[in-house]
Amino acid sequence: MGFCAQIGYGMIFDSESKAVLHTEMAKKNLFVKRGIVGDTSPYDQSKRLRTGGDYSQAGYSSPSPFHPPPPPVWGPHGYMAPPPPTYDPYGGYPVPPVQMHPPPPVPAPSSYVPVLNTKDNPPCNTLFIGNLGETINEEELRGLFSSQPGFKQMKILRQERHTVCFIEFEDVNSATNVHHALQGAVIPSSGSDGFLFCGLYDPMLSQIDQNPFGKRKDGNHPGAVPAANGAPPAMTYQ
DNA sequence: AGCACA
Repeated sequence: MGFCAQIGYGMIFDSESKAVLHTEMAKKNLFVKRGIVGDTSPYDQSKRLRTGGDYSQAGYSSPSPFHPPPPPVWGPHGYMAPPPPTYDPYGGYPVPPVQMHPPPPVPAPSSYVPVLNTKDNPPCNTLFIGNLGETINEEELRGLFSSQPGFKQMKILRQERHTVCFIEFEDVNSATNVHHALQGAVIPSSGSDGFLFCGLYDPMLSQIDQNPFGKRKDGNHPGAVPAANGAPPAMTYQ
């Protein structure tokens, strides 16, 4: 007995900051499976439309007028492989080369969004969520984001030092809106023991609001995205 | 500040 040990260095007091959500546009898109469709090559889906426009039409192949027949394949011991059926639609006579006009300039897609360039990352439909405490409850996080408009898929990544999360949305627009809406949201299971709300409305927001994407010189004019497509005001708490 | 899966 003699002395009493006193505990109390940094145990609980700053746990609140752990619960504040930090969202960012991810650097890469989240790979998403296209359900179980009878698709020929599922891997091609990784090159699906980007919001910047699709330039894939440049990948044409011009049919050459002459197709030299493949040389006969001889095996080492006189074995001859069965000749492939050589049907050449252009065989014999020359075919005038097809007039290929270069692809016209692609107009700005209708879903164009004036995304503020966060850092130097290109626009991306995936959000990166940082600042998750290790106690984060995946279900809670999913519940928070899956109700957002345009939500598609989510993946949590637990690492030694920090837990992060990736969330894919239908398009860059949705991702941007959610980025806006849930920046600074508080997740109870992420650390703070007694806290409350999921959404965008709080005193905290006053400091976040002035600086939604990290860097902004003049905080005078309102945000660049007027939320034109009627995004619901996130969640109501209580 | 911390950014992965195919």
